[in-house]
Parts: sequence; C-alpha cells; structure tokens
Amino acid sequence: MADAAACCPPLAQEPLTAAQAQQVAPLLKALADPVRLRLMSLVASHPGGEACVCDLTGAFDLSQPTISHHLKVLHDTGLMERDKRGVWVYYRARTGALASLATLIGTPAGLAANSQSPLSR
Amino acid sequence: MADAAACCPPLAQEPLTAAQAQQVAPLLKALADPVRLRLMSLVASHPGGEACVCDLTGAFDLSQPTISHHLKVLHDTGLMERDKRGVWVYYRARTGALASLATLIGTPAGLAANSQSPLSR
DNA sequence: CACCGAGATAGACATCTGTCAATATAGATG
DNA sequence: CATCTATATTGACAGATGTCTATCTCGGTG
Repeated sequence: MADAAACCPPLAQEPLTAAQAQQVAPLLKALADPVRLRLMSLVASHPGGEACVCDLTGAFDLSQPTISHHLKVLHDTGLMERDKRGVWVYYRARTGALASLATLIGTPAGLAANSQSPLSR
Repeated sequence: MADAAACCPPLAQEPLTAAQAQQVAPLLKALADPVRLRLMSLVASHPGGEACVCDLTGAFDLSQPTISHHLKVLHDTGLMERDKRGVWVYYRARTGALASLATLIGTPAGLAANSQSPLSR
C-alpha cells in the first residue's frame, strides 16, 4: 500500500469510517511537525524533486540523529522515497501521496468528486 | 487570523520557513488523530455542513468529555466554528481552512500556483 | 425556585513523541 | 587493512497527548 490516503473519499463527501481514519491519521501525524513539514517542503521544492541528507541537516539547528529520525518517519509512512547512492542518501517526496492527502482534506466540494488522483498509483 | 494555512505557498513550490512551518503544523496536528479526523468528516459531510454535538457522541466508543475535548481542539485551531443554540451546540467545518491546507499540502505542481483559495477569507 | 440534561472544565494518569549523546554501519580511499 | 565520512540506530529523558472520572455551567421546564 504505497498511498494510504487514496483509499478514502474527501472528508466533506461522506463520513470516514473508524478504519479509514486510523489508516490516514498516521500520514497527517507525520506531517504535523514543524521540522518534518520543512523537510518535506525542502525536498519537494528542491530541483529534481529530491535532496541529499547532507543538504538538509544544515537548514536546522538540530542534531544529525534528530534529522535522520524525522526523515525515517516520513519514509516509513510512505511520504518519501529513499535512494542510497554511494555514501550519500537522497530522499524524494512522494507527490502522489501528498496529492491524495490534499484531495482527502480539502476537495473544493464538487471538484474531483471521484477522480482518484492519477499520480496515486 | 482565521486561516493560518493561507499564509504559505504550497510545499512543493518553495521551502517553508521555520516560522511558517510552526504556524501550519498545529492545524495538521489537530487533524492527525483518528477521532478528530472522523469528527471533522462527520461534521463536514453532514447536511447543512454542521452537526449538533448530540449527533456526534454516539458515533464513538468514548466518553462525552473526550469528544468535547477533541471538538475544542478543532475549534481552537480554527478548523471548526461553534454555535450554541439553546441547550445544543452546533459545530461547523471551516471549509476555507481545509481548502487552504489542501492547497498547501498537495497542489499538483503547476495548478493554482498563486491563487489564494477564494474561500480562505 | 428546584431540578434535569447538554456540554464544558479540571485534574489525574499512562502512553507517545522529540530531542540528544553515544555508538554502529557502510562506502570510499590511502 | 586502517581510516575517514555520511547516515542510521540505540537508549535515555523531559514534555506533550489522549483518555477517564468527577464536577461545573447554563438553558429549559414544571
């Protein structure tokens, strides 16, 4: 299951079941931290859509293990892909997962009523 | 500040500043709980876009104070409006805030590059 | 005014989370 | 092989979070 948020209709369309909510909440929880939000943004907005860890640690006033921990959370929840090249590790934002999440949260009521986000698979 | 997420460009467009991330993260944190996600969905999908607390408590296997607590979190973060009518209290989803959040998280890279979600004000 | 019922608040408690220092792992290089 | 450098893992700890029980507030009603 690469894209957990793709399984649910938009919030405002019909009530989420308990099971659906339990599936989606971890994705939101992963984003719901200032450091991880910035990491996600740094990676997603980076040229090529990916960034080396070495480019990320400098942007924060935090220890290297802490950054590594946050990246792990984003990776484990399926919001980022990981790619080791030699000594360096590159992370890439899974834009499909982000798009699904966005659709779930805030489909502008009418738009994309049932289009399952082409990027999600 | 009714709509905290309206202040930031989409994640993938340019890196969030630390201040922006600290402003948006609480909104995501408010949604990042299975119970609150379902509450949001129940209210947002309810006919009229609002629901009485009395309609919500029954959907969960949780105590009334716990539901009240979660609704308070959603209200305090600006994701829901509150309206007391006689003995009953009605909550309404702030769809503008949800739409802004959605735009921030997952604008499909190109779409709505700078349109600040007409619902957000 | 006395009482009832809807919802909020307060306080307690177990669990989860973010952070760090210390250490491990694994490519690259002499 | 010895060593260096980039990341990950481990273990510890303070603070945040979700839940409950008990209690409070405030409309409505007899």
